Amino acid sequence: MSADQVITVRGDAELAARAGHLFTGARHDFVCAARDLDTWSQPEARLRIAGGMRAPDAPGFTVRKLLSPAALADEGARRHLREVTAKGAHVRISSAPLPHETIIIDRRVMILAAGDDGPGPREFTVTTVPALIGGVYALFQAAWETATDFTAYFDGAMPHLDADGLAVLRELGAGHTDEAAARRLGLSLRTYRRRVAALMAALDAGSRFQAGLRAAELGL
Amino acid sequence: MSADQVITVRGDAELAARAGHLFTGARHDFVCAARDLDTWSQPEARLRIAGGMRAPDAPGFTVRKLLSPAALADEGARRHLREVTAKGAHVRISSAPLPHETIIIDRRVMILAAGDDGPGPREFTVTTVPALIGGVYALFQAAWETATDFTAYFDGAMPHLDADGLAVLRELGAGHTDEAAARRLGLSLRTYRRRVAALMAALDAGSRFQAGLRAAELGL
DNA sequence: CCCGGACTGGCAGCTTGCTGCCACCGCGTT
DNA sequence: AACGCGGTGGCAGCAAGCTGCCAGTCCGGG
Repeated sequence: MSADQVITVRGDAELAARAGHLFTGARHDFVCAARDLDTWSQPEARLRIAGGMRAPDAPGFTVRKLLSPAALADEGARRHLREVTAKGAHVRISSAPLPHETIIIDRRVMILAAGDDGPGPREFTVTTVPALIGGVYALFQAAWETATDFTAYFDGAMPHLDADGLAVLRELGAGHTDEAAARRLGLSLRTYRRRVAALMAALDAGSRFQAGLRAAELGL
Repeated sequence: MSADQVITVRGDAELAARAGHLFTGARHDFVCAARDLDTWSQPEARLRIAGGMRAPDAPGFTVRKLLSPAALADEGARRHLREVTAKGAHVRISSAPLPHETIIIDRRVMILAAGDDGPGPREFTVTTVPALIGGVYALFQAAWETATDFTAYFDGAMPHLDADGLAVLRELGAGHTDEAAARRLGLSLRTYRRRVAALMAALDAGSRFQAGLRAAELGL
């Protein structure tokens, strides 16, 4: 048994001072799981760090960001995500809330931050213990595998799903026949089918089977 | 900044001696992510620990296990999983490999173990640092949310999917019409539809939409 | 008021999906 | 050979899904 190295720093400034070189020194991969992008309260610190990082599309270097749907709330965040994906970063959306932020650099350094609860400066926990990082990396992989890609999630069809679109989706998922579903929704058969057709167009699915597939992919 | 508490122990015996009370002291929840169940090389240590744990169905106590499909490889493991689910534990299957094992008890203690690489005794890393545990717990949640339930995964339909069942599934997913798909597979229309019907029965889906849904849930 | 647009419902007709029935084929058993 | 069995294909008929067309309704604007 032995004690090992875990340090905690308070506030962005101290993190940038103590761990900024870790960001700029990323060589192989950079993974990040967070609720949204408002993770650096001080934009200047964020810029200082980001400025020194390798480009996401550099050869042999991958950047992955796993975010919760909250990250898509405002247009600014969406634009930023489109920019980083254009630069080669991979962004996926997980349905889980992800209250804590996790960053792993080259599978050798891990930085964890609690959500912004409390008034004081945020606390960051930095560690290099391989066993910790390995375990967290495995969980990240598991969450990553099953998360949906940002572009699919966003450009796909998600945005334009109103309330009765979802109702139709539920009826379809319940396996009701069109006639039964139309009755349950108080619609005529004709209109219900119009809705279904619109839905399938939105999911650009050629068949109902495909529509079910896509719907499941995008989180029912 | 401050240094904090992370200790590593070697071998099951030392873990049981030093951390056994953590297992038996679990009061609120017990979560575990691992590749399979062969995680305790010494069955007696496992039994000693398990014997003292609270029953999974005790009020206010939840047990969750997240495993990779490898855990379903042999019949013994499947039987064991059926037993623990019957006792109230929740078991889900993630498509990710999960090379490392992670255990979190009451969101206060975390135990990480590397995969069984190397000849020596396994190393376990035990920590109580809240920030670390919070971050890992969030990732676990994310992976858990999107994993499929063990009973659905197993009792459902997964086992009985032969090669041409998958071929049919692919055709359906590609959105081809039955006629086109049958031609592509060199089958008659009648037989193709028989296959589809069998598939839908296996997925017990009443409609093709539902079948697509289930297929996506169970991993296309 | 009338007009245009968006949404809805009914009708009709077509395509597609689904299934029961029968016939055929290959195979191993009797 | 005869038989049963499982898988396959064709046919027919029904049910379900899909869409074009027209008519009615409900606005908001000219």
